[in-house]
Amino acid sequence: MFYLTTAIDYTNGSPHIGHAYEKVLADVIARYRRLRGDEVYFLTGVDQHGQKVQQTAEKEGVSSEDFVKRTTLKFAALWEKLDVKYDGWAETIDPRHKACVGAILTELKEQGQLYKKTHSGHYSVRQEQFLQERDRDEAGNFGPEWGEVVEIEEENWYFKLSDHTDWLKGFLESNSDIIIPAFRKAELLNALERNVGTDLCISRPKERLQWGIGFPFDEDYVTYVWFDALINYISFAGYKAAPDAGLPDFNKLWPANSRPVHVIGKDILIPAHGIYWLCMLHAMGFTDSQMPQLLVHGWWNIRGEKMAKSTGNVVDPNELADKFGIEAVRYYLVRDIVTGKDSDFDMERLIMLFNTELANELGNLCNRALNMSQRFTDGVLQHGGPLTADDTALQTSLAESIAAYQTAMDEFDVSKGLEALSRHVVHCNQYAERMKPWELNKDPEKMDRLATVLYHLAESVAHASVLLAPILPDAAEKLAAQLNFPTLTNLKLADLHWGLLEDGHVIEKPMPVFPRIVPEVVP
RNA sequence: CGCGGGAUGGAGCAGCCAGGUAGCUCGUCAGGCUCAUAACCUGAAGGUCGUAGGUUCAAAUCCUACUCCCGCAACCA
Repeated sequence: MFYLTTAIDYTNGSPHIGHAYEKVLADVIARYRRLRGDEVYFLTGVDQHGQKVQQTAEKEGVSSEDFVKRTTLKFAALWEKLDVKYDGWAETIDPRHKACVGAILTELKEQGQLYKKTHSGHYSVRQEQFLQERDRDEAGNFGPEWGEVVEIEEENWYFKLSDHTDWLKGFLESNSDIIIPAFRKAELLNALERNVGTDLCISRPKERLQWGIGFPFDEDYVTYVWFDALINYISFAGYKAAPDAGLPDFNKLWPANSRPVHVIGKDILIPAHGIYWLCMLHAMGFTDSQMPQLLVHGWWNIRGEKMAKSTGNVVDPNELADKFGIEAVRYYLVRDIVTGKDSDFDMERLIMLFNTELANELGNLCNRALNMSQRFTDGVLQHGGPLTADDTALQTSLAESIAAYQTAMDEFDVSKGLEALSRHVVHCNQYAERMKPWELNKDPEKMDRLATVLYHLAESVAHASVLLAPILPDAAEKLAAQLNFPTLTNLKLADLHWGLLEDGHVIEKPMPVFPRIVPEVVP
């Protein structure tokens, strides 16, 4: 079982292109792993608790619960629109999740992993956290970034993070595949050094914050939002769940010696996932070989700048999908960024990549290949005569493309996988140009040769649509339909071999699958 | 000495971890083709891989120093 999760989005605003990227990336990975033949469980969802939600709801004059339900719908609707197909949906207000958080807190307390302590110091209301000396600026003050800072003395529950940091350090150092890409590990280890000896405050007094999961053994407190949110990865996987809870079997999803993959953004690696979460799992008794992999993706910047609501340069994925279609959006989001790195969002590149690689190269190849078969041989595909060096070279190119695609996709490098596919498409267009089937068609003696060439093109189209399916499932379906091969999209990678299309197979009439985007004329 | 990322033909990027003909897309110029979505194909011009050193038979790639850009508050992937 391949268990894949994304970060759960904070329901304090509307989804932007960054949210969409993460979910599309995860969706592509999930679909690819299914193509590879793996059994996959894909979990995503929303993070609904915490002070910021409470404040925004108050500002809008609605209850936290109503506010959160409304915002959640926006996210769910977007995933539906973008064809992000998940198996499990996590909402942290779900009673089953709350029960799981409660059970974990109780167990950790029994194991002596939690303690109550009075802390007095400076507290940032906006950040929901106590500030430390290192948070002061050069002048010795707490800067405006912390918002209102008050001096308070408060008793709270703490998790003994410090019990686990030595283990974590050693674990990270001896396991190079936990943090992807690897360069993020250095930063994490540095942060870990700075965190040594610090425990994690995991409660908030109800007098300050009500919108959270109540402490099971101390009714004056609710759970710190991160402690609550991170647990979604196991609570919705059925951890400590009742058999009739309608949740998956945890032992099947996350058995010993298996590494689920958490897809997260670079901003929440440190400290939340890289430190808190791994230490929490360790405290709960998860073994080293059970620790998840963290696939840390980069950010979409806008003209070199960080996307931010405050500067107004937020890209709305809904508008984008309405304007250019979901194929263009999905394709762009995984094509124009190297997984792990940042990239610049550029509408012109979105249009250009769609038009060039999908409309002109792949789409046009499919269309011309099938159209020739339709016109020259009445849509009947025949294996034809003996193979030439050009034919075998084409078959080799396909085999190489599939291999390169698989290697790249196994490493979550979707852009590279698509490049591999693109290479074969280009090879096919070159092949068509050299073989000139439209010339062969004029010579009755060359019908056999014509059949061979057309078969090679159609067979390539069939393979291409299988490889494309994880990224653009809808387009792959359309291509399969035009090939009159509806079961094509059920094939696994291992099923791929030369000769998917049988001798005498009859195809349907082709229709352009990727109509060119005509950019608006700017006056 | 706070931490990390980046600097590669006009633009945007890959390559760097595991040194060995500098690659991709767009753009530009010239040509070809007509099956196809004004699509496709061929060829050409264009880079001393931020700077200066070092290691090596060999450096975009490893090491050192430096310069410039961007993150490391908030909203937030």
